[in-house]
Amino acid sequence: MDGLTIQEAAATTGWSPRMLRYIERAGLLELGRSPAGYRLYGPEQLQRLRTLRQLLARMNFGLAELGFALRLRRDPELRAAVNRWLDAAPERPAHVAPDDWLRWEQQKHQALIAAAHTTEMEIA
Amino acid sequence: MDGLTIQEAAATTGWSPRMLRYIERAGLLELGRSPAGYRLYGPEQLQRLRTLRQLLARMNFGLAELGFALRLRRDPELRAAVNRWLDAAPERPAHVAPDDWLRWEQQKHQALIAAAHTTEMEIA
DNA sequence: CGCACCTTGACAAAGTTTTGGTAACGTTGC
DNA sequence: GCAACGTTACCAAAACTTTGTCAAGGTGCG
Repeated sequence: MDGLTIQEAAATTGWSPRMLRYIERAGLLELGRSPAGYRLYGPEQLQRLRTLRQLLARMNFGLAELGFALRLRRDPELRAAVNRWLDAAPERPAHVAPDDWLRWEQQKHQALIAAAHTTEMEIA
Repeated sequence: MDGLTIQEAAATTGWSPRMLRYIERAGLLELGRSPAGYRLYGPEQLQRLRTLRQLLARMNFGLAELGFALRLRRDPELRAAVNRWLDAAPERPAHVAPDDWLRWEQQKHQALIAAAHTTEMEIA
């Protein structure tokens, strides 16, 4: 049998089995199937899964966003529409502070940020 | 004064004032400001806002995704990383059913879908 | 056969985003 | 000066996503 089962793949990639199914469903990974329908994870898929974790962690975005990127590259009409809109976009590059991009609204963590700030001051 | 105020802009675009501020914060729209700091919506911005609604409605995605698209086009490093990952992607185009893309998990609406189904049958 | 694994589908807890509201304070115009 | 609007900041309801878990049933292998 050519490939690991989902549980083994989970063990070596750090994703949970649930997430592995989710990722497949998101269209981000294609898998072979055994005759009985078992997902088969080959070396290539395992590599991709590991890379995926780093990518998401380091560039700070999620599966949803990556899924949209994939959708963009696959659907020319969508790409065209999005580009058409963005082309009439802000001239000034990066008028938004870098961190604003990470998650638009820091609002979400007001309290936490305040707390972190306190901590920082204590650390400093 | 060159441009509508936020409330007027809301009235002619169909967005709520709250959302207009949100959109600006998301980096999707740049606005002029009056000396006192009031947002000024010119014809161009109004047009963009209207287009935006159609775009989101018709292509079925949200501000977050559009924001990511913008982030992609502005941040070459991000774009490179994403492309590198996607390039080793599924050969078969569109193996996912079209509707699967809209929102990956229909799961969310199980009950609603069931209800809708019932309705459909009654309609039919 | 029996045990441990797989499949899909559903439900739901947890976490985020989206959207609205409200408070405190400045501006515009009559 | 007052009414009607603007600003930001914060809280919170609603909606959605992410992730876990469980049930019902199929597969693999000793």
